[in-house]
Amino acid sequence: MQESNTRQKILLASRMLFAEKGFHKAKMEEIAEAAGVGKGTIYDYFKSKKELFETMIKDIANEFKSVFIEKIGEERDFESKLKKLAELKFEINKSHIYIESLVFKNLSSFDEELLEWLKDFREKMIGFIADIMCEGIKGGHIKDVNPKLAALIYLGGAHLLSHYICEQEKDEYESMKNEGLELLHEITFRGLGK
Amino acid sequence: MQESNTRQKILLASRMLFAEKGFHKAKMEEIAEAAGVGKGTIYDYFKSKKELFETMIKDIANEFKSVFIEKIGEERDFESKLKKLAELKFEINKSHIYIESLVFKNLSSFDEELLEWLKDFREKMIGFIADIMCEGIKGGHIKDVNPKLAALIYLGGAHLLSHYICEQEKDEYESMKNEGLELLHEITFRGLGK
Amino acid sequence: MQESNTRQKILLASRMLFAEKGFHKAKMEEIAEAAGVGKGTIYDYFKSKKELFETMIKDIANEFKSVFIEKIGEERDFESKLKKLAELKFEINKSHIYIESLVFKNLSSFDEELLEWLKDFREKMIGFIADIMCEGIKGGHIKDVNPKLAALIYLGGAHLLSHYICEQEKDEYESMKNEGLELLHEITFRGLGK
Amino acid sequence: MQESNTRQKILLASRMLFAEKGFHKAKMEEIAEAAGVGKGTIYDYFKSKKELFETMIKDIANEFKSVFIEKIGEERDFESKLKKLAELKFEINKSHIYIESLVFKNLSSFDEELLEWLKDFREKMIGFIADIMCEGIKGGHIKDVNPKLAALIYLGGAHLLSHYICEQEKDEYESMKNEGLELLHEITFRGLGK
DNA sequence: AATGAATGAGTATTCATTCAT
DNA sequence: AATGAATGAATACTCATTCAT
Repeated sequence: MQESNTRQKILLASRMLFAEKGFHKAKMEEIAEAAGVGKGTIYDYFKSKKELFETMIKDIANEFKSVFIEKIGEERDFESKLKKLAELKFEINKSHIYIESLVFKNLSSFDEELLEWLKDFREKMIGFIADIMCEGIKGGHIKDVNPKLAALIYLGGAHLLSHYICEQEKDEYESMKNEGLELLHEITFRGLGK
Repeated sequence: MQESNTRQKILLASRMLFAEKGFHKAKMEEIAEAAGVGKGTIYDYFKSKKELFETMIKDIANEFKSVFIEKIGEERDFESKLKKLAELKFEINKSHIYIESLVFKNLSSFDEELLEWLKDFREKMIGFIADIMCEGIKGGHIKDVNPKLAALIYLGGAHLLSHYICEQEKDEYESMKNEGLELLHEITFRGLGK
Repeated sequence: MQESNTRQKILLASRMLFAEKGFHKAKMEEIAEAAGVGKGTIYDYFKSKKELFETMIKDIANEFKSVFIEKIGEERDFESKLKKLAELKFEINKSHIYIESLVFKNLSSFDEELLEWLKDFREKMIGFIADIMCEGIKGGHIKDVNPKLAALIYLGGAHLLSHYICEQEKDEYESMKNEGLELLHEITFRGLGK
Repeated sequence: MQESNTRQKILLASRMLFAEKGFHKAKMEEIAEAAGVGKGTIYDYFKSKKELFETMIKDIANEFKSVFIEKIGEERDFESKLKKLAELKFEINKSHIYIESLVFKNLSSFDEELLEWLKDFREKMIGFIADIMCEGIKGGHIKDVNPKLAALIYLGGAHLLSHYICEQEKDEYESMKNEGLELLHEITFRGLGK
């Protein structure tokens, strides 16, 4: 019934260490130690480091899914659901173990210096877009909103949209792109408009 | 005048290989071969694999910045600028060498299987949100738009917003979060509203 | 109880190989093979090649010290002690693992040819000094002893004396040098005198 | 007639660098730089690093030989010659480029820490022998001399003697050893005796 | 079921040497 | 005669994985 206590300890320890150090820098020995088991024991439950990592990722993803569906399911109407969704995004990001940072954050593989540089770079790019928003506000094209927040929302929308559509098949790409861009701009300009 | 041809060859080859295989799987020997130079030559120009990687990242980032600023600078009015911005996002993603995939794409470190699973997972999450959009359309709360595209735009906006705000200092966090969520919803509901 | 058998095997194998080939020419792989362990195992016991080397040197030095103190401690009177000391010097040199040859013998880094040349050179220098001894014997200044052996004893005394004193502080140097030279000559001329 | 100026510059630079850093740590590039020539130029004069090293060693040895023979040749009588010899030993050691330190001093390959440890170790061994000398003085067996200096002279004599004899053929060894030890002790006890 | 000592394949890096100019 | 950019063989070291206990 207890779904092997040892297995769970290993999974939990690996989640912490992979999150903190990334796939390559997290050592099996450390994970074993953090889980309070011997190195060999991990291999009684998982075939390899990769399998451990993948199992952990899928576990987290499924947990998230459950929480998402449950929490959003509790909301009755359309608007509340979307609002709940955005709020959950904040909670998940705050929790520091959302999947992206686990799959992708081999951040820690690199120097603080590079990370700092990249953060700084992103800050400048966002500032650049915020400036455009300012222009829109001054020019009377849009309402007087916080330009940086508007920039983030717009950029995030454009980013996920393009990222997703770029993965589509060649023949669907063009039409999806046009439709997507049109919708993005409609939403943005009507949404921000006076 | 030519800013060291060899250095550029190495940088270009490393860009290709790091993009294709990620930091850890790209071997110095391969990079040297791809650049058409000897292994040791790389070390005449870069102190270490890390330095090579960082230099390449920063180079790309700066190239992007130049393109962004130039292309968007060519546009005259506010709306055109934002539209150009979204289009550039598509071009960059298409080009497969945008920074995120370079810093984070230790994707290739993992099995196709996991990547597929994650893609599938994301697809389901987006489908889940698209379903909410459908509800909104059927319920007459929003216009009859492509629900998946709307889901992507909303989710992307929520994601970058929360991601950015979660990195802020504790005392700024709460007010930014509230202001951000409010703006996100105002844009979304007005933008999508009939 | 057994002070890690593996560690001892590694230490012993490294002693053999460092003695035979010097620090640089002795390869970790060879040492591992000679010790009958895997390459990685050495690193479970020693942080680096340097640490292995240093540990080995200190071990040998301490063994020597023990033997010296024990053997000489067994002798009762002053003369026997000094005589024992000189005998031990022979045994140690015969054993081929005395520290000097381990720390300094990067001999093996070089061609037999250079070594031969240097040996030959030294032979000539000793012959040169032996000739001076011959002169002393013929001139009736000293007893009729083996001139080469006398040369070796004198030269060795002069060498260690100067070597040691040259390492002293500037202000002690002059007086030590004078006292040392005077003593050396008093011993030599009285010791060799008729 | 000028025996190639470039060749001499290289030889001089290599002497400095090999003396300072030892064979392995002295880099050809540094030597070239110190000599004020290009890396490739060294190879116009010397076939390899080893050949450069060997040439340099032999040059120094021959210089020494010349100085030795000349200076000692200037002295007229037996005693003065030996005294001059010991003095030259000091000068040579002081000059820091005597052959031993060049062939053997891969000292610099190792940590200051090990060198310090070995120096300390030697100091203790010499102290140990000096204590025996003290015993001899107190017991009235020898004159009241500086015990440490006496220890150095005795130990040096024993060292070179044993070192040299240990290199001899097996059948000569025993008789040389006995004769050598007897002479060493006769010199020492008569030389130090009251 | 659990362990951890032992393993060795795999890789970044160094530096003596070459050779086109 | 002189150069120094380019080379690649050689090697210390890491860490996921195994297996005897």
